[in-house]
Formats: sequence, structure tokens, C-alpha cells
Amino acid sequence: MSDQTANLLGAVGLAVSDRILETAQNVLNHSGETPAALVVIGYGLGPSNDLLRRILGLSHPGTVRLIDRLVADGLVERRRGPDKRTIALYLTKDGEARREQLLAGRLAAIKPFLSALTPSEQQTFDSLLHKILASMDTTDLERCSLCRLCDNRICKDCPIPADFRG
Amino acid sequence: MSDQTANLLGAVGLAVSDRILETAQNVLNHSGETPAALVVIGYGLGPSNDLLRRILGLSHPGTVRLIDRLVADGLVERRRGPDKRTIALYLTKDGEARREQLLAGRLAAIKPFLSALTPSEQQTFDSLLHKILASMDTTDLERCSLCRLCDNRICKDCPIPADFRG
DNA sequence: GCATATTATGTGCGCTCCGCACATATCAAA
DNA sequence: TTTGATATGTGCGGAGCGCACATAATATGC
Repeated sequence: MSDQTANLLGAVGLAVSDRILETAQNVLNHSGETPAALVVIGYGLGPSNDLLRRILGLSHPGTVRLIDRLVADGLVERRRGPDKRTIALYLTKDGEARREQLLAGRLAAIKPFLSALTPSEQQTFDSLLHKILASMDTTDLERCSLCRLCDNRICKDCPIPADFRG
Repeated sequence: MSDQTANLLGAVGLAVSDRILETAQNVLNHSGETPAALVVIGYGLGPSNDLLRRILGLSHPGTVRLIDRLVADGLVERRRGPDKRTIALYLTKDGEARREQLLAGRLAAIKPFLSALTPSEQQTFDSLLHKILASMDTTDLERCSLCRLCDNRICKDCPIPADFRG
């Protein structure tokens, strides 16, 4: 029984992830962790290369090149950080706009999965998902990784709040 | 409300997908659609390059190279198909074994997400996931894509059965 | 205060996965 | 029998990423 539920969750999870990445590719013309970077930088707290790297789970050179791509597209700026060796990443105006498209597209991609459920079932589904996330034993950083594509303005009661997301 | 539920589903979906692909990478030393190919070929019906291509959503040259990798690893055999131009793909003994590891690893990667739920909640979650999948308006091929990493022996009542999977 | 370790970023290089354009062989249809 | 469709394979290049290395700035130990 538990095997079957896991199998179903695997199928739905893969489908959801497929649709999200497909949308991101259309909006951004980039794949991999690039869309997540746009979302994370968009929190507006000026993350360093290294912090971004840890959230995205990439190597540090990979993150440098990822930022290079976003800078080349005019979506991200490298500013001076608190240190002379540290950089602080911020979105440009174009970057902000693109991030909004990304987040809106993501929600639009996910919603069809819920349309089959009645309002009451959606409520139940919501609370089960919430419980699943809330019960995960995660560090602050891991929570930020989990939500690396989330629109953090939406959840009134985020099950996995991360401090430095503001 | 619906936005929040979609947001939560997006987070869980991404997390599930992350864990599955991470496990697959460990078992197979390949990423992308390569693990899915091993699962699909493992149905044992001798799919052609072209059928595999459509299930995985890749270009046809991409699929040729994907199969090259699996053949080089000794996991897949190209046999003659019903046509002289068509090939039929089958797993080797090693391929079968690796596929089992992949499917077992996938389930092991997903199960922790369910462990926070009570048996009764798991039952509810199962039926909601089932309803979500069953209500999707999909072709036979799309169903096979959705389940491209599933262990099809598990679900007693697969919500998205695909004919040619046997 | 100075040598040393640590931290943060950037570069050179190569790998994997994949798509486009093209080539070739086989089958179907007019 | 020619012509189009189908199935596979190849040459080539691009995107995304990691490893090894280089450089600059900060922290630490004496």
C-alpha cells in the first residue's frame, strides 16, 4: 500500500516538475538551475555567489557561469558586497519582470493538477502537503533549496520558512 | 487558497523529482532521460528508437546517443525489429539488475515524504493523487511519459494505464 | 605586526546531454 | 517504378556543469 502511494507521488511529482521546468524554459530560454537563481536572487537580499551556490546545490564555478548568463541577459547585476571579496546579487528591472513571469507561469503550470479536485478535496490536499513539508527535518539552507522556485508571497503559513529569505 | 495549494504542490513535486533524479544518478552514473529509458525498455516489449523517443520527449538523434550510452555500459541490446529498418531494444541481464536497483532506489527516495502521515492520511493522500492522475486528459503516449520512471508492477489500479506497456 | 590559513570569486578546460542539419536504408503508395 | 514516408545513424555545435587552478581579501596564530 505504501509502495503504491509512493509510486503515485513519484508520478505526480515528476509531472509537476516537468511542467514547471518546461514553463521556465519558455520564459527564460535557460534550463537547469538558472530559473531558480532568478527566484532566489529576487528575494532582494543581495546574496553572494557562495550563498546562491549552496541554495542551488551547484559547484562554485558553475554558479559563476550561471550568473554570467543572467548578467549577459541583463537580468542580474553584480554589486559590491559587505566584503571587498564578496559580491551581492540583485535583479535589474528586467530581471524583476522576468521573475514575475516565471512565478506566474509556474503557478499556471501547476494549477491544472488541482482542477480535478473539489474545493473540499483541495483543502484536504493542501493540509496533507503542508504536513509533509513541515515534518521534514531540514536546515534553513535546505528549506531555501526546497522553495527555490516558490513564490514566497503566496503562502500565509509557509511550512518551511527560511530566515534569510526575509 | 488555490494559489497556496499550487505553491505547496510545486515545492513537494520539485523535492520528489530532485530525490528521484539524485538516486538515479547514483545508481546509473547518467542523468537526463537515461534512467527513464532503462525503465521503459525494461517493459520488455522491444520498443523502437522512435517509440522510445516519443515517450521520453527527446529528439531522435538524442535518443540514438542515449541508447549508445546504455549499450556501451552493457545494459541494453539493439536487436532486429519487425522491420529491416526498425530496431528493437531489450535489456541485458545487467540492465535488468540495474533497473531493479533504480526502481527500488526511487521508492526508497520517495517514501520518506509519506512517513509523516498517519496510515489514514496516507490512504486519503493516495486517493487524491489517484484522482489527480486519473482526471488528466492524456493520450496513451502521454500516460507512458508520465509513468516513465514508475514501477508498473506496484499499482493494482493504475490511474493512467498505457496499452503498449503490457 | 607578520606569516599562514581560510574565504570568496573568477578562469581554463573538458565532460555529458542534447538538438539541428544531413545522410542512408527500408518500406508504402501512386 | 518512381516518389514519398519512415527509421536509424553521423557530423557538428551549444548549454550547463564540475574539477583543477589562480587571485584577491579577510581571519588567525605567534
